[in-house]
Order: sequence, then C-alpha cells, then structure tokens
Amino acid sequence: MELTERKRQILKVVVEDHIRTAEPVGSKTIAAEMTGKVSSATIRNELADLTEMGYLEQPHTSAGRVPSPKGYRFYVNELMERQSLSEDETERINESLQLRGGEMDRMMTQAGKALSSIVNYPTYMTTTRKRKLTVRRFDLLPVDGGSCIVVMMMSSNRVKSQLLQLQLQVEQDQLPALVNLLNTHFVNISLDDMNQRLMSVADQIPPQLFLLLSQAVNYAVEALEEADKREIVTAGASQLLKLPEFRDADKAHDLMSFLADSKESLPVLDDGPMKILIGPENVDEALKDTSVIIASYDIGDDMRGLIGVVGPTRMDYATVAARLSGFAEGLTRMFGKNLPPKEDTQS
Amino acid sequence: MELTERKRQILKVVVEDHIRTAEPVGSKTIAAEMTGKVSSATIRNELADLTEMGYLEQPHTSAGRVPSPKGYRFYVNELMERQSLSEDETERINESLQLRGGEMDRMMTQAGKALSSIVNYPTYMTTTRKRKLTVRRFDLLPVDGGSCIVVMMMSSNRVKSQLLQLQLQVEQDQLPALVNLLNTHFVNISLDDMNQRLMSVADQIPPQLFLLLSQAVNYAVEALEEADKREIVTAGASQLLKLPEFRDADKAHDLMSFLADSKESLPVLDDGPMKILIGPENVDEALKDTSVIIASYDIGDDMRGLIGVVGPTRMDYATVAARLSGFAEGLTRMFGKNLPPKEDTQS
DNA sequence: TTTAGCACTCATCGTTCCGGAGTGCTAAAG
DNA sequence: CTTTAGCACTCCGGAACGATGAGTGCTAAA
Repeated sequence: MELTERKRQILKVVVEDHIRTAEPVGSKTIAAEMTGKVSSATIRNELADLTEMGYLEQPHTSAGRVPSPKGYRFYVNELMERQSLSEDETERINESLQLRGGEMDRMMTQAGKALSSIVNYPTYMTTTRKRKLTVRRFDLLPVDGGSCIVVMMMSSNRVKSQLLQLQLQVEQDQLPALVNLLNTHFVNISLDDMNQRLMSVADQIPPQLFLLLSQAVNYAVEALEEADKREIVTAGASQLLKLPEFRDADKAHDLMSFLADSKESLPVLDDGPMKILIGPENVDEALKDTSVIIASYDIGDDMRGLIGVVGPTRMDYATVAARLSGFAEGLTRMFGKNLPPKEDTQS
Repeated sequence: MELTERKRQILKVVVEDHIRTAEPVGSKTIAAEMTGKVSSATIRNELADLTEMGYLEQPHTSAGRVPSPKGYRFYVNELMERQSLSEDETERINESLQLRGGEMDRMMTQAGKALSSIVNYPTYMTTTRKRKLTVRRFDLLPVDGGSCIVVMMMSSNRVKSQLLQLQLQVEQDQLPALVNLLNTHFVNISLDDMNQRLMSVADQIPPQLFLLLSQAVNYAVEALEEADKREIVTAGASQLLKLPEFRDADKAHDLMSFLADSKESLPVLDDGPMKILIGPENVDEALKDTSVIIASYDIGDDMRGLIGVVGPTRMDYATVAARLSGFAEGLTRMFGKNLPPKEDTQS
C-alpha cells in the first residue's frame, strides 16, 4: 500500500497545481512540471492508479484529476514541505500585531481580522480557560444608603465591579460584616459551590443581611458565568466570495451563515499546537467540503487562545499553516509581555 | 410638476411590484393590478411620462419599468402607507428582545442579529454618548505593597475597575491621601482637563505621590477613551447573498467587505427617530446602489443607540420601516426597565 | 516498463435562432 | 383631448447546435 516515490511526486504536483489554479490537473501539465523526465502517457498510467487508490478524483471522464480528501490528507501528512516565513511575511505579521490593547474581545476581533487578511481566508478566534475561574476577594464600597459598589478580584487577577442597587436600606455598619462574610465563605470556590454555600449559611445569619448577601453572591455568580462563557468571533467571511468554489451564492451563503450563527460548532483544538481538518474530517455537515486549520496560543493567566482558519479543501495548507503558526506565536509573545501586570478587566 | 392622481397610483404599483418581484414591471401587469379600469395602452402613455420625468427607468428599450432613486424617494415620501405591525410581528420582535443582558457589545450583537433575521437584511448597531463621560468618584483598594485596585464610578453610573501594578512600593497610609487627591481634583472633569490638571498639581505634591497619581489618572484617561470609542457591530451580512441583486459574487463581496471593514462610514442619524437614505443619497461610494434605514433608541444614562438596516434600493421600505421602528421602540423599552439599577460595567 | 499514437469523451464557448414580453406609434373611437 | 385597439419593432433569455480543445484510456511498439 506504500506509494512509490514517483507516485508521491505526482500526487504532490497534482495537489500543488490544483491548489494554485483551482482547476483539474492533466497529465501533460504534470509531465512538464515534474523533475524526472517521463512522458505524459506514463503519468496517465500512474494517475489511473492513484485514482483507483482513492487519492485522486475525476470530475468527469475527460477531465484532469483533482485531489480527494484522502489525497490532501496524504499531502499534508507526508508530502507537504514545512514552509518557513519570509522576511516580508514575518514583518507583516508582527506589524499586524501592534494591536492597541483594549478589551479582550476587541483585541480578538482585531487579531482575527489581521490574520484573515494575512491568509486570505475567514478566521475565527476563541479562548478557553484552563482552570475554573473563582473569586479571590470581595470588597464593598458604600455609595449611599440604597446602593453600593461590589468589587471582585478574580483568580485571574482581573477585577470586576458594578454598582449594586440594594433591595433594602443598609446601615453603614452592615457592610463590613457583609464583606467579611463574603471573604470567609465565598472565596476561591467554584460557581456551583457558591450557590450551595449560600443555602447553607441562610439560617445562620439575620435574614436582612442574608438578602444583601445573596444579592452580592448572585452578582458574583453572574459575573463568573459571563466570564466563563466561551466567546467566539469570526472575521473575514467575505474573503470567501473571492474564491472560485464560492462563486455560487448559495454555497457561499450556507458557509457564511454558518460562520455567523453557528460559531459554537466550529472545531476546537484540545491539545497540540496545530490541527488540520480536511473536508469530511469535519464533523459538522456545513464544513464537509471545507478545511480548517487551528492553532493555539497562550494568553497568560489561566487562559489559552484558539485561532482557526476556514477555507476550501483546496486551501494552501503549507502557506496557511506557516503563517498561522507564526501568527499564533506572535500572539503568545504579545500577550506574554502585555498581560502579566497591566490589562483591563470587566464589570 | 405635480403628479396626477393616476400617475401617483401607477408609480406606486410599479414600485411595490418591483419590490416584490425584483423584475421590471410592464404596462399589462400594472393595468391588471390597478383599481381604476384603464387599458395597458393608457398606462404605457403614463409610463412614458413618468420615465421622462425621471421617476422610472428602463433597463433596455423593450423591457418594463424600474423605479429610479427619485421614484423610490417619491414613493417613500408620498405614496408609501405607514404599515403597522401585525400581532405576529410584534410578538416576534418582543420575543427576540429577550436578550440576556450581558455586556453592552454582546447585547448589541445579539440585537443586531435578531433584527437582521426579522427584516431579512444586514443590520448595524452603534451608540453615541450625549454628554461627555466623566469620572464621578475614585476608590483605591490596597492589595499588597506593589499593587492596588482602582475603582472608578463614572458619570453614567457604570463602574470600572482594574488591578494596578504600582511602579513603586507604597506605604499603607499613602492610599487615602491619593484617593483624596483624586476625588478633589480629578472628578467630574473631561478627559482633556484631566491631563492638564495632572500637570498643574505636579509641583504641589511629593514626586513619589505624583508618580502614583499619574498612574491612576492615566488609567482613568484610558478608561474614558475606551468607553468613548464608538463601537459599531454589523450582523446578518450573509442575508445579502439571498437577494437577486447580490447573486453576483463581486458585488456581494464589495458590500460585505465594506460592512466588515468600513463600518465607521456607515451613515448615522443626528436627530429624528428615523431616516431613509436611498441609493445615491448615500455619500459613500460603496452604498450608492443600496438603501439604508436608520432609527435611534434610548439606552438610558446619557447614551443613544443607533440601529440601521442595509439593503438594495429595492428594499421593502414600508415593512422594514415598520419593523425597524417597532424594534427600536422595543429596545428603548428594554433598556428602560433594564438599565436604571442593574447593569454591568467594565474594567 | 515506457511511450507514441489514436480514437473517444465531454465541458466550454460562441453562434444562431426562436419566442415572448414589452414598447412606441398610429389611427380610430369616445 | 383622452383613451384604446392594433401593429411593427426591439431585445432579452433560453434552447439548439457545432466547433474546439483539453484530457483520457487503450493498444501496440520500443
């Protein structure tokens, strides 16, 4: 089942030619482009073999060959030469990473756009949290009798705060008690535990204080939930329309509305620095004839970022993979020096 | 220059027919759809007049008529009947406004999507601030010698906070002095004044304290700038691909990348509850043959929201206008009961 | 095993050729 | 003066056709 050296070479030429031209590749073209001198007839024999083995496909009897998903897979695994970035590319990437650090999701959007214009395909970005987020410390600042400010420092060192309209007037001296309660019982525990703990203290403190407490805890729970929500942003969807395989408006529409509305089911990367999913390897029906390349980067805190590129199966894997990993490294570097001390937080 | 009643009637039929079918409208069709009994020949005479007057256009000699921008404008101003929403539509809108209130931009995205699926066109949302945002109050919470938490309550009642890595060790007793300084000199003043004021106090306080002060003020300035930045989100761009006028991938691409990359130049609404821009009335080249409807809604605080719909000139003005204003009212209502007390804030 | 040769297939593209929808004009009728 | 029937004319869109050419598979010779 091993492929002969020549078959490998031919397959490689077919894949790379087709990636470049989007057209089926014929025996003559291949012969011209091959290093070893063989006639087109020989190539035709080999092509027939490769087709039978499932590496190539024929749109119709008298057309050239097109790589099958299996062909692309073989190409990616064995034939593709790991590209390194040119001076220009590196510079371009670094330049595009001069993001002015605003809020997290704004940065993500910017980065996604930047990458999209670098690889010329749509991209998506998301983050995952390595450990569960918890509250490390509470503070309450009095405003007036009817409201106060809750400040929470999270385990990620972010700080969230909000004005809390109290459900009942509060005496000045109740706040310290409340803070104390919060900081002894509701700190460094998971979201679920918080609710539980709230129940368990219910009958140990005055009902009035409990009301305030539960309000504060509820806010904390909401904030944790909010922060834990995996946010996904996509960018550059319109790039699709430049590709010959998406000239058909219906096809383009399907994929684009998938990218807009079903981001959640875009593939993720559990481990490793990079993953390539080719055509039907994607579980989602809408991605069955697209390919996805995903890479991960480090954000600091306990966060990990994911950045993916979506394209046709005819995607330029070598280039995209190189640029993507360069970009991911750039992101890691950027967050590395950007985050530790100074960064914004929320709510 | 006034149009006769019959001409008005004919123009109305042409516009509405063309909106429905996207095809040029012929004299026979019009005759059939008109209430008053006239022959197609009469209609043809009228059509010739209307064409000459610039209300209609002819794609080619032997085709039906298509409304010109001027025709649409006349339709919108004089002919269009103000639609009211059906039960179903109202319900649909209210349902779609059951947004779970997270952060502001997330809500905007959600609302934009919702509206887009209600009107079947791409939408965009943005907000403008009526008055300049200022800081109303500062707090500093000690963390350890090297860092503290800044908490700022804004004039909008939002609270922002962040962990501040201090550039030098700080004695416990310096913080109150710092807070005091902040709350006397840097409160309720504009962003520009803040920088100025910082200069002016420079030589009145110990340099060590000044360093801390300027760090805090800088953070405040950044936060204000960040909050003042007008953010625009678009949604539902892929809807375009379902429209016959955007079956052409290049046209679709142009508009879609405009929506993605040049959001800032989308039209805004300075006053009034709604504005309709038809084709060439748009200043931006990319919108020359699209129409835009914009409405505004109230967010509370000192914010005003804008929500716009982008579509072909053949947009269904009556329906979209009705749904859009219903949606805008819904948003105002939602923010009305949602915001005053409880809402999230940032950083 | 390779290759030249050849007949064959089939998508693509330009041409041509209707059919039909729609027009403008004319002349008669109201 | 306005409306309408009638008619010749225009022109788009689709079907039908054929030529072109890229590409194939097979055969037979090298």
